[in-house]
Amino acid sequence: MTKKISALATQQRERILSAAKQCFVETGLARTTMRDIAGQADMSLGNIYRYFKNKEALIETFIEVDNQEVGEAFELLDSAKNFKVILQEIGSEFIKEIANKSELLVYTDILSEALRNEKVLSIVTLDHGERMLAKSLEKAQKEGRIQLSLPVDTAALAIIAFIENAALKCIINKKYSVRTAKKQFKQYLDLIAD
Amino acid sequence: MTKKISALATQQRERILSAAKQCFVETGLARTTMRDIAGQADMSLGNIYRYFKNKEALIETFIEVDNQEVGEAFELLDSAKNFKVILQEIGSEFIKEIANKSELLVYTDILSEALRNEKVLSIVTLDHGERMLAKSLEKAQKEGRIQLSLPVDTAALAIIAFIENAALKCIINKKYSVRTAKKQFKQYLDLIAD
Amino acid sequence: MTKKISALATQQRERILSAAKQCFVETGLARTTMRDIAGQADMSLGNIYRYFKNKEALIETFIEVDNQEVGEAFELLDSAKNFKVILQEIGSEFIKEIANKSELLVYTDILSEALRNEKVLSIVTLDHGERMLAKSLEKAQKEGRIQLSLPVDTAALAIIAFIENAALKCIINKKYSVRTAKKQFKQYLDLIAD
Amino acid sequence: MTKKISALATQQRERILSAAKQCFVETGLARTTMRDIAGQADMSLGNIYRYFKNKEALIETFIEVDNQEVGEAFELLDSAKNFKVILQEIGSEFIKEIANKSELLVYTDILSEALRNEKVLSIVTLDHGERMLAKSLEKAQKEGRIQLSLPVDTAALAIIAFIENAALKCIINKKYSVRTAKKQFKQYLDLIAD
DNA sequence: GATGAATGAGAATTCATTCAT
DNA sequence: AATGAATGAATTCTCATTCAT
Repeated sequence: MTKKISALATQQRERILSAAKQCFVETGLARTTMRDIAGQADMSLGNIYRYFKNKEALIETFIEVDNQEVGEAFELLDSAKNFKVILQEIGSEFIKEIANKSELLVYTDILSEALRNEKVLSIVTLDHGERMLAKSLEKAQKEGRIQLSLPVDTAALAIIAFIENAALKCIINKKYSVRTAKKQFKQYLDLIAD
Repeated sequence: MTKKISALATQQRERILSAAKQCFVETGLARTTMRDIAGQADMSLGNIYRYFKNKEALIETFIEVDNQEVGEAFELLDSAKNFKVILQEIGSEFIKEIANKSELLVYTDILSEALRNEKVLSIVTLDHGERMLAKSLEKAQKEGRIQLSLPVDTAALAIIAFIENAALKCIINKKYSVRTAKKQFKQYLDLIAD
Repeated sequence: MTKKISALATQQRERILSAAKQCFVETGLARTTMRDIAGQADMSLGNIYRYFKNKEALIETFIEVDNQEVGEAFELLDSAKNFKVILQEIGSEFIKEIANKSELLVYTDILSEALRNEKVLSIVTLDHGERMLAKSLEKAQKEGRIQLSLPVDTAALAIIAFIENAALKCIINKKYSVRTAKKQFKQYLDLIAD
Repeated sequence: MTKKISALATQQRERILSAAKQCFVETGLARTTMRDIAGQADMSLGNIYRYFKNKEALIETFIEVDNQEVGEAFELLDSAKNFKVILQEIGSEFIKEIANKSELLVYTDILSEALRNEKVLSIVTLDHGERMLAKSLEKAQKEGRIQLSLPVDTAALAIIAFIENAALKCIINKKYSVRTAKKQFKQYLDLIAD
């Protein structure tokens, strides 16, 4: 019975967090109301408080969960034969996805939150992707699947930075297309890795 | 007399905007209240409305003004004899400054606002620094003061991206020091420019 | 269940509108605050906004509802055998009621509002009573229940005008009693109808 | 010197009251701000308080002054040879003028104010016109210049009431023209006076 | 006398949170 | 478990009034 309850609880929490994400993307962390989330989750306002102590707790949990999803793509790299090609594809995919705005919207808010809230900062690993990439790069270099013209850490930072800023530029600057961004990323990668 | 009056007005607006900046750094754009700003500016709440129609107008003006201050540093480059050295110094300076948090804090919020608000997006030039750098790089390359291993645009994007992300990492990751960031930036620059 | 819920909602809306009326009578449309209404309705301020989007919507609804109540008395006339006697009684009743002030107080404010607000003007039918009376007079004249010394429209206008101004005079001029007003109305009616 | 000062004072008070009237017509008594009035009078906000203790006092003075202007037209009647013709013209003129809205707008607000504020009620003579008309009618009847089918008081009330309501109807009901109103007033007058 | 900057007391409105059902 | 009505504190904004210059 306790199991059953906790299964429902888990399911409900997921439902709420998923609804929250949609709201956060649309309205931003700070401006999203509990009513918005309840409406999106198609449940009553009061019921949310059964699963989350308050808005703060909900946001913290959301950030925690959301953070885990990032960086999973990089796992592909570890088994990649043609590392550089895969890396380029992943980067291009990221640029496209981020430029699609919704991911970035929430990321920005989480960052803003984390910068001001130690507790949140300790929960999230904002450089999660970078760390995973660094690991993959190191392994690949050891195994001779790639040659880097920069130390591993610097390279990982450089690559992630380029991807993120190129994507952001796509959103900000209407004259800058995803296509150009991808092309520039290719040039860039050619300089860094071989 | 009109001069005097408008001088006061200008001064008061600056006082308010400066107070606002402090509040925005501490509390974030969205969570800062008009009362906070009034308190910080050491004036009555109502008086703020003499100088700004409403909160939205205040924020827009703030973003506009704040934006103008960015990128001024890059002007040094145009007369630099040893371009690369100056660029490295500017980058290091930026990393240090951004890592000091307050600049980034506000930048993040402005970004968040801009991504959701067309009007704000049209006011700010979020890639202001990048554009200025691109121009300087182009001029320097023509004049033979620098050699780039990437096209000018790509290089500018790459450099700014590295600076910003390195700075962010300083804040986020306590194990990553400003010193390391500066060192990595130097390596990085060596790869891109000669 | 939906029934129950909407029943509560309807009941609450009525409670609020009723409280609003009392406030409007006492303080006037423009000077009544939402807090006043909440207090009078014995509920929290915030709760009013569950039932009315904002003050404007509340006022509009109030005016609409209040308007419907006017003119119902005239329905009696259509089945009246002794039309003139009934008309005289209705008029006397109106004078008494209006002179009781509260009706007139709100009417005046609605008028003021309507004269400056097209939307309100389109909602209310300020000459509702007059129109109903005109219809009744026409019918009664056709059926020979009354003889008018003026065209129907002019008569209806004249009668309503007299009632309203006599009532107003009762309030304004302490030397002018409701009794006198009624007496004068009788004289007046004798001139217009037979 | 005192004289000079008081001359200026009088002039300034008139300027303010005149500005106030325009504001009241446009925005209503309750919604007009002191700043509005200052702007309209083309003087500083603070200066108004030199001439009027506060807003309430200003409004009271305004009402008092405004009231005196009403009813002057009726003075023509006392010397009129063809009383009924002149009366008809005056009525028509009133209908036209009131239907022009601005007079009525302020009158409505004054009425609203008077009904709730004993002090104001004692200041204004809302039935000023009616009283003057009653006097004129009495005199004219004595002198045989007119024959009334109603007692003087009732007639005066009836005539004023008709004029006011007809004018109001012109504003409220777009299908009802000033022309029709005038025509109906003529019919009406024929019934009451000879 | 005149100015208009500044103040402070509300006013409308929103929203996280609680609680009876 | 779930609902959503109700609360009350906080927020933006307005405006009569005061006061230093």
